Amino acid sequence: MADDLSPPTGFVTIDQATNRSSNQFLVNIIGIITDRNVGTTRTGDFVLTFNVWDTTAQDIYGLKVRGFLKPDKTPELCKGDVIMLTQIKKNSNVQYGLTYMFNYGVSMAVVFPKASLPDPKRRADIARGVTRVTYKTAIGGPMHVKLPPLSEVQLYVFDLALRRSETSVTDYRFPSPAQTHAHSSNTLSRATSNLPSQGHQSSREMWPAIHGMPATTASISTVRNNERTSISAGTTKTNMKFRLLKDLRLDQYADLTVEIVKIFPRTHREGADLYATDYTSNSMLFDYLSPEEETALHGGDRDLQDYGIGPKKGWHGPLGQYTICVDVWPPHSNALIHNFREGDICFLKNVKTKISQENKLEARMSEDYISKDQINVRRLNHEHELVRRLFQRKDDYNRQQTVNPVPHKTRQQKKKVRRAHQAREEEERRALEENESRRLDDTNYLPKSLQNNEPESSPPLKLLSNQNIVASYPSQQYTSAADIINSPHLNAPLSPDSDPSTTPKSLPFTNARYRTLLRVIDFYPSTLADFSHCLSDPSYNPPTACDTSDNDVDTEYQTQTLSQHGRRNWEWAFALRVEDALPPTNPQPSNSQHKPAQFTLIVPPKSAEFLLKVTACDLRADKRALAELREKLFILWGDLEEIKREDGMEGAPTDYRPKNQPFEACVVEYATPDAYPESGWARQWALVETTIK
DNA sequence: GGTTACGGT
Repeated sequence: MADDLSPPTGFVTIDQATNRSSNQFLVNIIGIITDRNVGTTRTGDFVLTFNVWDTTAQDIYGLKVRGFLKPDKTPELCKGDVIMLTQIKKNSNVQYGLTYMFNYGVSMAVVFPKASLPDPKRRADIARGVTRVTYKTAIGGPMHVKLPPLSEVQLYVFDLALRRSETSVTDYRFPSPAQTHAHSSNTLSRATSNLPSQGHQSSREMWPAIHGMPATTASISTVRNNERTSISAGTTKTNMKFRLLKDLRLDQYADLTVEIVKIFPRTHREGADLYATDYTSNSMLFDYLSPEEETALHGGDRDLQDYGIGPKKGWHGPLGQYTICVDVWPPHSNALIHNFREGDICFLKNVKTKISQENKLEARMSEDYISKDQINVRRLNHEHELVRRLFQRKDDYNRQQTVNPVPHKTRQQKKKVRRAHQAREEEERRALEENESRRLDDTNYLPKSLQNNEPESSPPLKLLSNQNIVASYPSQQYTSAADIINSPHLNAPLSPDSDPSTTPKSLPFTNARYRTLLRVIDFYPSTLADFSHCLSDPSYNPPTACDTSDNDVDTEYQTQTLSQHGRRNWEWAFALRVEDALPPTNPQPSNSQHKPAQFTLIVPPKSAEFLLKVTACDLRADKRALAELREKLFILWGDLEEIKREDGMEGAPTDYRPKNQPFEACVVEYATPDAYPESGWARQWALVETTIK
């Protein structure tokens, strides 16, 4: 930050002390006391805790410093005083968070009381050495550091106080000149007199020798009176392992403080997948994209996510590389599943970082190798320093999101998204052109009105299909029904290296998805009123062993839903006989009799609901619903049902071609284990992701 | 407190 003041030589900023030094690190800092507390330990010692602020601090309090001191060696500290601390040790600890320890005998503190600060107008005088910022030696051990010139420190102390008074924080006011004068006259002389020089050579004003010096004006009774909350004594366990996500590297053991985004208990074994963030970003983490970016990259194929490609559906965590996946094993997983919920703050002790199969940074929590029942998923008080900082980062993240919805994207990432978007548009354009030219190769399939037209005046293929019916994945090319049925993949070797002699000649089916253009020629069952079925109808939905158990929840639910919301107990069940509406890939001789390929297209309950946007119900009881269904299906199959109904036909009309348009459809190929004795599989096709607008 | 952590997909 350009506005930050530079501390004197040998000193670091609060920011540096917070972020850029490892545990056990000794630093020298100067800051304003923003908060102070004194408590007593079991042994009667004092535990002094205070926060020091400078212009680089992340919040209005700054860095926490703590010292265990004898009552007679505890200095008087007031909010607003400036303190110089040398050789304090970083001690990031789980229970108390990031703390710098003041160790008597090693560290030294020099206090510049707020009351002794000169009038703000006199800054130039301080710089010239005419006016001095007075100090009290508060406490110290043997001095290990060579101190910068006192004048430099004085100016810094003064500038810091000035900055604090200028900040939006309203807790700081310079003392009135009268106070300043009164204070400086008695402390200055005392601090600078009779003390041998240990200061910087060029310094005209000398630092006192600190060693063995008692606390000066500290009065125990004053300290006690100022005490607001009691801090219990505690052992200061060091936590060298605490890491932010941004600082994680591979194959490390680390302790994390995180917000829980999602807990997925495992289905086939004990354990859970935990998605967690601490609102810091690491480039090795999975990059969660916004829906807009997702569409640009993957063409809005949101259901790819069902197959584990792309982020999980309904992602509520932060966008960007802010979330780690932790593979949590028992016994930690049990604590996680039963005691924690999404949004909770959680302390994860001893996670091991590793690389996932997708080449992303993830972590793992295994059973403790010594105490098998130790649980390392723990709750953390929200007052905790680490939690407070996490919430601050969360606020920052949310604020950024409101200002700029995609703040985490680097220029390179944005470029990637843009390129993918362009590539997709190009692909769609090419697919369209290709289809068009294919279509023009064989005019047999064009409507009569278009047959002798010039190619330029032909409408794009899109217009040939029923515009009231849309199927997902518009960028995917069509595959003809003939090609779906005679898929080359049925004869493909299982792997490039498989031995042809042991490779089966053909597969009974493939798991595949297609986009195609079809025409409806018949439907089953032949009566529209039979398109829906009741789940409580045993002839449709025979009870299973599971359903008949006494305390079965599903049975209970079913009974309940049957009585309360009868409609929910019905589902669609019908199928369509369809034929190819695309020309064959290998052009037929123009005079040959070409019979379009046909297959039966099952419309599963969910697909039917998506297709019709009508909820299944008892169609014999609900005439309005039946009429609605008839109307919807007229859009799909034209006069097919009318003709069948009038003629009382069971099968497809033989001498009549129903008046309907080809429609685009997404089709999945799968198989059910039965039917053909040779293979044991019945190859089937079902309609998916196709809807009547 | 010890410097370790697999197992299943």
